[in-house]
Amino acid sequence: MRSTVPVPGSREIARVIADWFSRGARDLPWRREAVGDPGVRRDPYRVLVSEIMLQQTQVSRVVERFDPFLAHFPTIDRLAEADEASVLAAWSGLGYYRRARLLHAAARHIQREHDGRIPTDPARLAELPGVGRYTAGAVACFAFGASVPIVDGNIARVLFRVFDRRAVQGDAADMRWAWETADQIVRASSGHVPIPAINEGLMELGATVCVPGEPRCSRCPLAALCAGGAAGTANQIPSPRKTTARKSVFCSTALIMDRRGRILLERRPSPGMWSLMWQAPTLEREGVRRHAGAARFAAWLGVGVSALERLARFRHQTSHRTVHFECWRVRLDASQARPISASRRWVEPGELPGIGLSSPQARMIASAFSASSPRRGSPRARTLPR
DNA sequence: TACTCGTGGAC
DNA sequence: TGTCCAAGAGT
Repeated sequence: MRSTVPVPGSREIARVIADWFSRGARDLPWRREAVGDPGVRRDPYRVLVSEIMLQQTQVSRVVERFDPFLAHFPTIDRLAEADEASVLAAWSGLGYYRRARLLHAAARHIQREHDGRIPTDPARLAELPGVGRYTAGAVACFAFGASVPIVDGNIARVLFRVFDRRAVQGDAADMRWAWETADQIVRASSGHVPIPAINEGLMELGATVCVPGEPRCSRCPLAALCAGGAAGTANQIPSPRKTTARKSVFCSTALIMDRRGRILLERRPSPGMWSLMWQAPTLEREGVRRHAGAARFAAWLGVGVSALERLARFRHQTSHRTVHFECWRVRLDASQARPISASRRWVEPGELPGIGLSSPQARMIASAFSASSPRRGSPRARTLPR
């Protein structure tokens, strides 16, 4: 049951934030460029794509990838009509590739159910694949000016600290409290303070001032209102969530080129990590402590051990795994065609930009092409450059 | 409810 | 060099 009593100081918080935001808006990143500019509404498609891209991803990463993605898929219709493979390719390196598939599905849903127009109603938005309460609210608010609350990690942290709530990172009850509090701030301010400026302002404050770790309270417009700042607890809020150990995975990857300079690639299974992305043929071992030996790897590939040359080892961290890569060059002659199977295909270098590759695979495959004419006497790489 | 899904940068 | 960190949606 929702409380009908406004949080004390809700409207004051909103007023201070919106004022702070409107004064600083010119210096803010592209994402927020038009907010606070009365009458200017951003293209809903751009807002939708940017908000999906920004899920769990820092603004600086998205800035590099946003324009190229929109150049490939300039409209919702173009995105809906594209192959899923090309959408994954445009998402390469951004991680959480399910977002790309769900965005593609959302575009098709919009074309089918909404005549190609992004719905304005948060409830309709939340029906789109990959769009939850946060993203639905962000699109409704930033594209259409809706007076709805939104809570992302930044906003939750600001609210926890301002109200000195000793929250735990990612805790469900604490996030419910944050949504409730944001809702009360919006209700208390509706008609008094522009809601998009409150939402953008809270996000921006969390990203630049009320940062994780040590907040910059001396620069904070809310300092006089902040219970966590007054209590000296702000830097400990939220407390870290208990961590679960990362699993180790050992991957042996074969870089196999043919005489025409093509490379042999295969598609990863779905579901799972990097699902449906392409990779150089990779033997993956989980629940073990080391890579497959050369003999085992050669047998798995269907080549002789003498065809293998070890190039490099490196580690790659994901949210739930530490992936240890061991990278091999494999010399294939006519009598050893077994690595070529129905699930694998030769890929021209020029095709690579249109292929969805994970970050570590892109790294290894790039090294295969840069090392295809090694200088004589140069030392063998032990790790691969990023 | 608790787990899965990437990445690059901060420290 | 290694460890930690962010915290949205789907299952």
